[in-house]
Parts: sequence; structure tokens; C-alpha cells
Amino acid sequence: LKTISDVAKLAGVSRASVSRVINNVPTVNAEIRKKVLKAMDELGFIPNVSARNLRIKQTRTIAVIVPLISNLFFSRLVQTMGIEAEKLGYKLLICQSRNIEKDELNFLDLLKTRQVDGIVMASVRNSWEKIKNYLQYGPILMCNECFLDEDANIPSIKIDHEYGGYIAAQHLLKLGHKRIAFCISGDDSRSGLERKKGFLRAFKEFNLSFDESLVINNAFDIESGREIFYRLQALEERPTAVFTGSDEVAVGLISEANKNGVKIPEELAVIGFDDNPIAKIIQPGLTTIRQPTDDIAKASIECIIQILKGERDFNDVKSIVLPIKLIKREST
Amino acid sequence: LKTISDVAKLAGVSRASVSRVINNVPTVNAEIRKKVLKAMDELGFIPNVSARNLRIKQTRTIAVIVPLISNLFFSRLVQTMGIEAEKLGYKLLICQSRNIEKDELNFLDLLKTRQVDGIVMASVRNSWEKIKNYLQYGPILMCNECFLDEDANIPSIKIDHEYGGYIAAQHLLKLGHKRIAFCISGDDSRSGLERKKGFLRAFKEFNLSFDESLVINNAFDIESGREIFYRLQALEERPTAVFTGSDEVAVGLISEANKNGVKIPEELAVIGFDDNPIAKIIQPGLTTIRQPTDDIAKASIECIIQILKGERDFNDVKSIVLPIKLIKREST
DNA sequence: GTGAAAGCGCTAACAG
DNA sequence: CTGTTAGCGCTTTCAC
Repeated sequence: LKTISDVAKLAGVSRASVSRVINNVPTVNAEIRKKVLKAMDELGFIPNVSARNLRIKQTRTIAVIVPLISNLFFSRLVQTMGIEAEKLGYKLLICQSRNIEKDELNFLDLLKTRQVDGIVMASVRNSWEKIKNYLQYGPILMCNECFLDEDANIPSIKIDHEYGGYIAAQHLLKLGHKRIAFCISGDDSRSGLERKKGFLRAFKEFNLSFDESLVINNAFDIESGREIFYRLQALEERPTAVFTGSDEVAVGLISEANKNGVKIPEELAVIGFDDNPIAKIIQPGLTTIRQPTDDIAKASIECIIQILKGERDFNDVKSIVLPIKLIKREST
Repeated sequence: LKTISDVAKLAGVSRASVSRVINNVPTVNAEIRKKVLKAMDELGFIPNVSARNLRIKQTRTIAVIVPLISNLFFSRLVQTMGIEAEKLGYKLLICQSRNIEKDELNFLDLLKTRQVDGIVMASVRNSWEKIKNYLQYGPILMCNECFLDEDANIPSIKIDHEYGGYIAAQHLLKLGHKRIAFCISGDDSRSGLERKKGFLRAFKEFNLSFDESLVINNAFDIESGREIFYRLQALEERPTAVFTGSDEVAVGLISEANKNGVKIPEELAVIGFDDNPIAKIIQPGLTTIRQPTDDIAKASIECIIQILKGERDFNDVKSIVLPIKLIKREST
């Protein structure tokens, strides 16, 4: 494998000149550029990126932390992030924390060890206390997640989860539902708690009280949706509607309802979150809250790259909130 | 940010000793180890991985090339690969080629530029001629894909696509279908062509001829499944069954059939491929060919890492074929 | 505009 | 078992 010195020797110039040609420094004599290019071509020279990284103290790589990538929302989010990063000349390293705090910290260590230039957290399990220690090593951006701590001071690109919970509840309450189950992905996820706040706000506006026993944790995939159906059926006082927090959970739940002859929405109304393609596939079509997934992904990547390039100051970015809306289909 | 020299100075030992402690070299005096550890801790020392990579000429990173990650099959594949790589101490860089030849080559360049140690190709668009030039820079493994060229000599972990096409066709032919549409993901994908071979073999066994006008290209997601439904409906001589090549396509197609009152399987039988969770969600349940996605992913990662560690010789690995099977549900 | 030289932070012979 | 030494391949002042 050839190095910059081999090229310099063959072209009869200095290594510095070769480096300048590689990096498209404009003030290089056309003659030299030509000779260098020719030599590079002849030798099949390819610059060694590790060496370059060491020297410039950058990797042009950013990490994104998600729980698991096969989740429909996250796979789409990460797909768009990857394409966007690529476009801007960066690599995206996808890190699956599986909601394990320890793993999440290990991925944050990528910043310390200089393996990535910045991190986008599309999922957080650790406390703000823990996370903030990493900020000294590079920029961290929250993507659709948040800290409940008042003093958490970190830029975030997200939707208004509180409002999402609010419009979901409002929609169901307007339809006359009074007992509504509320699902949270993961165990007390923060965005889930935000949504719950909005949910409760709607109940308050309707002068109704929410039965806390109807909160269901760890609802994150099709399989958990199936289980939740049976759990709800087993209740003495069954709810007449359920907010699932994700389309995947909704779809699992509806599928099981269909199998058991429970009519949706007559016997149980279902509202999802995200608006994935499966929301249109299931029968009946799923009413849901649409998230602008691609916009969230693009904005996150653009933002962190701007910060890395110094085009934007980390402390100036506060919170960017993207719009959501209710998509009415047949499940409510 | 502290370096190994800072630690050495504080601990009163040489940089080499610090390095040995970092790398858990066993032959280090306990006393020295303790002093070094203490110094590292005091200084908050974190080794710089770029420097290490440069020195050892490795990155402990492998790349996997897929078309797009939000596809249900690939997101699951890559999820498992990521977890497996992590377990074995490697990072997985996910590269989305979007089926663009140029992009695929750009990702292969990661090998040349020493940014990754090896590559797993879960998708190939370029010719064997092009790909083989990259083998001199590091190991490349095919994952569920293949080259049609006779002389292509490269290890691959995959299912028997030919057999998959065969059992799908056989199942439908046994049910009495004679006109069956055949979908291929992408445009002449290689695994798709393999499947078609098996498809034709079954026709031959039944002494039937296959109508080439029933081949449909570029079938890869839910949306294309929808379109295919209408395309099939528009035909003069409609097929009575369709092999979609993926569950996503099948589900899009069935969804549209339901909407239009076309009875599945009475008016149109549908068979998918993969056996994703959505196969059980759609109504009627989707008959499909189950791929051992997780096994494929694990075997691929294990294999390439063994090669990288020198525990296995690149040229000894031939082809590893994993079993598939027909899952009968209600759509056929 | 170009080259010489220093050094990014780490590891691995080698000698002791 | 430990320290000295010599780079890995590249970029970037700083003179010229």
C-alpha cells in the first residue's frame, strides 16, 4: 500500500505538496497538481484516513444512539439520517443501546476516545447528571427525546410530545370515551411522560379524571401490542379506547382484537403514534398522530454538522420543535 | 485532553508501560499497573483510538452494505449484525447504497482508505469484475447475495434462493394455479434471478410453461405492492396467484385487494418471502417463505470477524447455506 | 507557491 | 519485566 511519500518521490515534489493536492488547496501550481495526480494514479494511491484523523483530530463520523433499529420509527429515522450525513460528507455510526444504561454510556465513550466527532441521542436512559459529563468531549444533540430536569441545557430537535398526548386524548374524549388506556414505550420513557402530561391536560379540560391503573409500560413492538390486548380484556372495568404510543403496538393490538372478534372501534377505539405505512395496511385503518420523521432526521444531522463545522454555536441552539398532526382513519 | 505521556510522567514510568497496562498485557508488574491505573484515573485519561488505529493498522470496524435500512428485512438483519458485532468488540458501519452502483463503490472504498477492516455485502449492484479489485484491500463477504458469474470466488452466507423460488411455485402449482406472477426486488437483482430459476424448475416439473410477461421488476416496498395490485388487475389474462418476493410487497398488494373487494386467496393467492411480523398482521394471514434472518446476520458477522482475527482463512470459507421453509397461512 | 521539519498519540521491536 | 527508540501516514506552520 502506497503512502504520500511514495507519491511525492515519484512526482518529484514534497509531501506537503501532495497533501495540498489531496485536500484541494487552491494555491497549488497547475503543473505540480498535474504531476501529483498522475503519480497518485500510477501508484494507485489511497490516503490513509486513520493517519489523517489523528492529525486533524476529527473523524467526520457522528454516532446516533437508538434503542433498537428494527423498530419502524427508528429504522426510518436512521435511514434518513444516514443518507443526509452521507450527503454532507459524514459517516453515521448507528449504536443500539437496547435501552441498557451501561451500553448507552459505552457509546457515549466514542466521543471521549475520539472515534466520533459528535453524538445524536434519539434515546436516553441515563440521567442528565451522567450525560452532561460527556459534553466536554464534543457536541451531543437530543433527537425527539428530552430530560425532565429543569437545568438540562442541551439542544434538541423534536416534536411536542405533550401536545401529541393532548390531541390524542382530546380526539378520543370528543368521541365520548371516558376510560382510556395509555401506553408508554419502554419503562417511564421521558417522551412518554411528556405525552402523558398532555393526555392529562385534555382530561382536565373535559373535567374528567384519568385512572392511573390504565397506564401500561413497556409497549414498544407488535408483540407487546398483542399482549396488551389481552391485558385490557382481562380488566374488570375495561377501557373503551387505548392510546398506544406507536403504530406498531397499535397494529399488534388490533390484529389480536380482530382474531378475537372484538370490534374496532365499536368495542375498542385505538389511536397510534408515528404514522408508519402499516397504519394504512391494518384493518381498520389506524388513526394516529403523524410525526415528521424525515424532517426530524434531517434537521438533527444538519444541526450537529453545522455545530461541528463551527457554522453554528452549540450553546445557541436551543430547542427546535417540529409540527405533528392527527390523521383520522377508521380505528377511532 | 491527556495523552499517554502525561500518564507516564505522573506515574513515573515509561509510555510503553502505560501502553501495556491499557492493552492488558499480562506481564506487567502489579505495582506498575497500580501506579498507572491511578495516574490514568487522576488525569481522566482516555486513549485516542485514531492514533491506535494508525499504529496497529486496524479499525475494528466492519461495514455492511444494504440498499436502504428501513426495509423490514434489512432493518432486522442489520439490527442483529450490529448487536453481534458489538458483542465481539467490533463496530458496524451501516452503508445504504440505495441500489446505486456508484454509491456502492464509494462504500467499498472504505476498505481502501483503511476506515474499515472488512465489508459484508448484503446487496450488490456492481459486476464481479469491479468488486474483485477490492479484495486486495481486505475481506469481503456476501450476505444473502451472489454473483451469477461462474468464476466469482468469494465466501457467502445465504439461503438457497433457487430452492425458495422452487417451493413457492410448487406450493401454488399444487393448489392448481397455472398463471402466477413473479416479482423481483430491484431491477434484475441476483438473488431474484436465482429464485426465478427455482420457480421455473417447479413449472417444468408440472409440465407447465411460465408466461414471461408476468415478471415484475422493482418490487421492494409496501407502495410498490400497491401498484402491482393495480397492474395485475389491468391485465387481460389475469394471474390467479402472485409470488411477491417479500412480505412488504405482499402486504401492500393485499391491502389494496381488500380495499377493492378482491378476495384473497379465492380471486388472487399471494405468497410472500421473509416471514416478517407483518405477515401475521395482515388479513388474511400471509403464506410466506421464512428466512432465518437472525442466523444469517450472526453467521456473517462471526465469519468476517474470524477472518479478520486470522482464526479462519478467507479462501477456505466457501458458501454457507442456511435453511428456509414454507409457512402456510390464509393467503394461499 | 513550495519544501523542510515537527509532531498528532500510540505501539512494538529491541536491548538491557 | 521495563524503558528507549523508531516510526504508523498525514497535515501544517514556518522559512524561503
